[in-house]
Amino acid sequence: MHIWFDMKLTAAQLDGSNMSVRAQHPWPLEDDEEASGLDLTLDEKTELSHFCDVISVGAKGPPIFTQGQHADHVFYVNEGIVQGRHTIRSGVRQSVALYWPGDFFGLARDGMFFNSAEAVIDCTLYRYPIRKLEKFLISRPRIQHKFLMKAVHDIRKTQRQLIIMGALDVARRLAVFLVDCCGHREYFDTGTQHLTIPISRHDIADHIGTSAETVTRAINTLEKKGLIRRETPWKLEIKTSELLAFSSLD
Amino acid sequence: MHIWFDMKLTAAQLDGSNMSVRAQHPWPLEDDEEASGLDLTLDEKTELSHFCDVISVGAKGPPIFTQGQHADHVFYVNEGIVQGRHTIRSGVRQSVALYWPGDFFGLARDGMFFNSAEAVIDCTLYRYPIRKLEKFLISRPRIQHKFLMKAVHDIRKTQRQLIIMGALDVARRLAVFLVDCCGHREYFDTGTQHLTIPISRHDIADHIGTSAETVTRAINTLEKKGLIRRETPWKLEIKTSELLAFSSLD
DNA sequence: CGCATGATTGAGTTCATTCAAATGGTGTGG
DNA sequence: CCACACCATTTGAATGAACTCAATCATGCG
Repeated sequence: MHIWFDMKLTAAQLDGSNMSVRAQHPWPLEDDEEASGLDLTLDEKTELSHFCDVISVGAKGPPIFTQGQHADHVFYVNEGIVQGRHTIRSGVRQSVALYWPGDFFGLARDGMFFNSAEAVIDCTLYRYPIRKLEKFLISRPRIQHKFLMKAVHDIRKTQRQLIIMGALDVARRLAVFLVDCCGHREYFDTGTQHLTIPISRHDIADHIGTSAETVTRAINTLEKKGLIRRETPWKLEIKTSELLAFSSLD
Repeated sequence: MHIWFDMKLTAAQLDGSNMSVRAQHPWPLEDDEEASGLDLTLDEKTELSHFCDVISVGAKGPPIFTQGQHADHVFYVNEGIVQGRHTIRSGVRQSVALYWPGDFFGLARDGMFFNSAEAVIDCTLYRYPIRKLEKFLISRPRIQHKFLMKAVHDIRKTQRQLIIMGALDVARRLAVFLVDCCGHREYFDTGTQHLTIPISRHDIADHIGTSAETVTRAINTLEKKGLIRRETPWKLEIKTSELLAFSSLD
């Protein structure tokens, strides 16, 4: 299915840089997108693919972009997970979003990126020149409308994260995160109910606004409650619905 | 300037209901909008005004809408302040946004409002039937593009709130809130540096994710540091730039 | 097999919460 | 005009959740 991209990853590693670029690659012409908002037709995807680059980013490497940097592209996650982060003056880092396949990212303010973006696992991304995309959208009102709906969807998603941060304790926040992970087939086996946690304790901590140690303790808490079972540090058996109930999020 | 709306408030109070409606009122044809994203031309405002209602909502009354309720309108704040709130299963309430004049609100998911909205002070709002607005936007790509930009702006605003909640302690969160208030001339006198806090301790607490008592204590903290001076519980003298520096937010 | 990295555990501390009580301001009715 | 009642704000004290720093334990890689 995505074999083509595996080749790209290899290429990226070969040339030693963290980010490799190829121009003019088509959107993967399947329609397996999550119900995450932007559901384009095949034709629309093809049209869009005419002016996007495909890039590969390794997890360990430098950020995809850094807050304050000049913003001339918008990114789309094809494979992998990207974390949007913001660093405040005191040096404290806060994750503002986790971008899964199907998500767009690269918000700008006054032509500069508002956040940094880092691949938390190896990724393949599509990259759109923002000017071209804007012109295209104005010439295709119905597609633009889908982007508007997607943006509204993203507001809601960010608000949801805000609710999670403001109203739940760490164990519940972790529960929500784990359930969210279970929504991604790449990491969750519906049959065995086994989840492979895709990101490190530290990245989870960033995401749910706590420290890596506290994440570990919260995992203990959930395990003691019988909501999860730890096989290895990254393999968990999950009771999805009990976890969701415990989180007390709607 | 907004005298016309003062009459409306009176009307609302007279008929005893909390929300009064009048159809077909024009957008106030000034161009004093904040740099909050959607900056329409006079012509565009006039076009939009052709299908909006004007409603008045009192601070003490029932919510403007409730989460889960059928969503067929989008709202625009003309005057006043509205708080978007979400209640989770445990009953805990979390504010997701404070809407000031110039802001849109009324996000829906599957045709239902995702949050509740309550006027925290008396408000006048414009109300747009969502279907008509959507059709209109598709027929006016450039206006739709402004709405898209506005939505992107709102994502950023929500992310900013997320950063505030995740990375700052209560005193700093309060500092940010106070500085934000100072951005609104209705409540802040630039000459005397006097701010009239427009909303209650409890609503502030909701907004910055803490309790009313803790808000009071945080005010004490800021006063001891010499960043603000309390004249009455609602009148503060503010050292804007010092406060902003203290908050350590960018 | 040993090192490096990440995960886990422990102990002490800090920050914010909760519950209870006191104070202050506002508006109403006498 | 005053007194009272009501509501919001403020203060106090005890509790608890999560953080930090340090040490120990796995896991994977050379």
